[in-house]
Amino acid sequence: MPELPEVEHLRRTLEPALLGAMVERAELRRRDVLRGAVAVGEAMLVGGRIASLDRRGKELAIRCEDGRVLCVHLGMSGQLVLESPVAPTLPATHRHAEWGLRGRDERLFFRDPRRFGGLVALRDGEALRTRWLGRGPDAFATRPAVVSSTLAAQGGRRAPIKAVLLDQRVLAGIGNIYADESLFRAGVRPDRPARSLSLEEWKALASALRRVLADAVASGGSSLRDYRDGSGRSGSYQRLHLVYGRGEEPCPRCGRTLRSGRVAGRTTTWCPRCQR
DNA sequence: AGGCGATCCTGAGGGC
DNA sequence: TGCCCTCAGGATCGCC
Repeated sequence: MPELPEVEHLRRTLEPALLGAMVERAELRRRDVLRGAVAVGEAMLVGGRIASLDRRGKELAIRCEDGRVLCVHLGMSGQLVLESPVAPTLPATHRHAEWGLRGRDERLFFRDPRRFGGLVALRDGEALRTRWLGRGPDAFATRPAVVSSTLAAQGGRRAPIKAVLLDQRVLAGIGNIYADESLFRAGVRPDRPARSLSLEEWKALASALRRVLADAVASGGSSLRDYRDGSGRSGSYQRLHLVYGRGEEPCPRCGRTLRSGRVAGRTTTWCPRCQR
């Protein structure tokens, strides 16, 4: 389940290969994977030269020198991989989009079995700026002090703190895995109403988030099932998960059995002793 | 208006 | 072995 660390690692693995590349041809096998009121060839960046790969939260934006932007959402099972036709790294199924680059054998593929992800075409950088205004500051690229004050500004809400962490309009990039991992490290119960947190707890949460996201990016993200980077390689941060997916196992800190339940509509795991 | 449940989709995994 | 049911979840929509 790609969240911020997976998308950031993906961005880093694709950037050196894609910067300056000319998009020679593109094929969209499933039209409904693409959103945006732009003709397909134009949307798929055909004829453009890639100028940058940017990220905000879980969204990746491929920008061309002519201004066009194609946003990529991985959703739950999305993959964006540069692959040699003679050495495929991914299954041939569910490849909804393909790009060919001038002078290159490798092709870029967007693969997404569950289709919670997709592509969004935008006319220019201004449209991207407007789009990204709708979501909060990036949870990783933003200084912890600002993350802390951004979160604390939500301190009036009755919603559980986990729902606030998952709300992309507040902070961009956190999903189920990194919400549970940072709440555990901060010692905060996921079902606590946001308005019950103290300033100290907001600070602890901001610094736990920073540490978890930085470690996960450094590990190449978490690969539970589908996630692969731009070269088709898995991440390894799943080995460092302390609570996510470990319901009924002993707490790695105190040994008490980890509890599992639904918070904010998501499966959530926490330690009833270490998290208050 | 904020919070929450339903919805989309496919494949894995468990039970029988 | 094979079938069927449940579950996983990001973002969006509609309801209360």
